[in-house]
Amino acid sequence: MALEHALLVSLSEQAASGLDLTHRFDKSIGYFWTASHQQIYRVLGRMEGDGWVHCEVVAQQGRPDKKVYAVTEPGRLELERWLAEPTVTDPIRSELMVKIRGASYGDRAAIIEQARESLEDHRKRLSLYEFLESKDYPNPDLLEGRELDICLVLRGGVRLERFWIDWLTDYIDAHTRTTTKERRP
Amino acid sequence: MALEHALLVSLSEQAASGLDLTHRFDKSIGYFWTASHQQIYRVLGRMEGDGWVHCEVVAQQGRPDKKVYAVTEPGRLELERWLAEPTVTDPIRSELMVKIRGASYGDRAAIIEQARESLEDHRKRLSLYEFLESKDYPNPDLLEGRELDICLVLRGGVRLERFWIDWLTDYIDAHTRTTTKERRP
DNA sequence: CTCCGCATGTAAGCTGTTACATGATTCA
DNA sequence: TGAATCATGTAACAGCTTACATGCGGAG
Repeated sequence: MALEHALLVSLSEQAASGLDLTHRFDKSIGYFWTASHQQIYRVLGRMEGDGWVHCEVVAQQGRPDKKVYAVTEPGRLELERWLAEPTVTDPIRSELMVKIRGASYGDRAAIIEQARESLEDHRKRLSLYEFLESKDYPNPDLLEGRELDICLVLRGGVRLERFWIDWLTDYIDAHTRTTTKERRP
Repeated sequence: MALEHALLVSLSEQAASGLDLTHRFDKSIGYFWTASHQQIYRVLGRMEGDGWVHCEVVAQQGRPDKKVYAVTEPGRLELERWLAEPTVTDPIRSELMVKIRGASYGDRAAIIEQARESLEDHRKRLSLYEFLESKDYPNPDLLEGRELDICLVLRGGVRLERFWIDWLTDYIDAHTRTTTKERRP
């Protein structure tokens, strides 16, 4: 794919401008897909050319005009087609993991420090996600359909952050243990 | 970064040809970084141009010659420099998650089926990783340094697969529950 | 008066994917 | 004979990042 279909999903939920979409990608749909504003604008342009979305210029008071995009019938059909298409498992890319694997070719202490920073980052995200979960979905058992989907994706975000926190804690502990052993022979 | 540094890590462990590296990226270092052979050859060429690696043509019997690459001193320094550099948290990209979020705009049953296939895929990988873990690192508490690093990265792979398995099981269950409710009103 | 947010974009470049290509050897 | 493995690559394209650009209005 790429971004096109993520935008179609987001615009199906609610028509939006490029900047609106950028903000949405900083949260919600952004738990599992990221995009910069430049890329969003470019792709929106292409999608308009393909007739997947239609754009309306909306004047605002005290602010620049904005172009509000909505999904067209061809866009809806394209989304439907894509959703039914088989999905290949996404490749994983973690720079930190590569660094950790190569730690013995450089300054290990610096890499452990990077792991600590990453841990902090993941803890902050977890807090945010847990806050959103308790605020928006206090009774997940009662949900169905679209709301259930969105809640489950958020829960996926929570679990993924927990994975990182658990693993990074383990990593730091394992190397602290080693260091302690070396210091008390 | 990108691939350059992953190749420097892999070549630091052991000098190798393009194809050797491709095989390594299908496992071990490939748990958290993937690359196709085409890209590896191209990047190796660039790295040679930059003087980070040095290549020696090795003749073989009954097989084509191969170009064995090894890290040079400038390459080693570059790796060291990169390892000490701060790391930004890698963005996550999951096509399946986007599809799940958009499931209500298409055929939900088809998407649940894709989730089932993905679950199978992750179960297979988990089996492989667990096998490698028990084979290569039966006593993780005794490890130190480079071996410990490599073992911990593998354990990260195990945990990441478990995350996917747990979450996908939850997702499928939640929607099966919903369907059952609807069928028995 | 400076910085921040709103709102849109362009241009250059890097990274990665897909498809194609060659030629030898080994195995069923 | 056909397929797979070894071994290397080219070419075209798609996707994404980084840096730059503009202009208005509001807050401090």
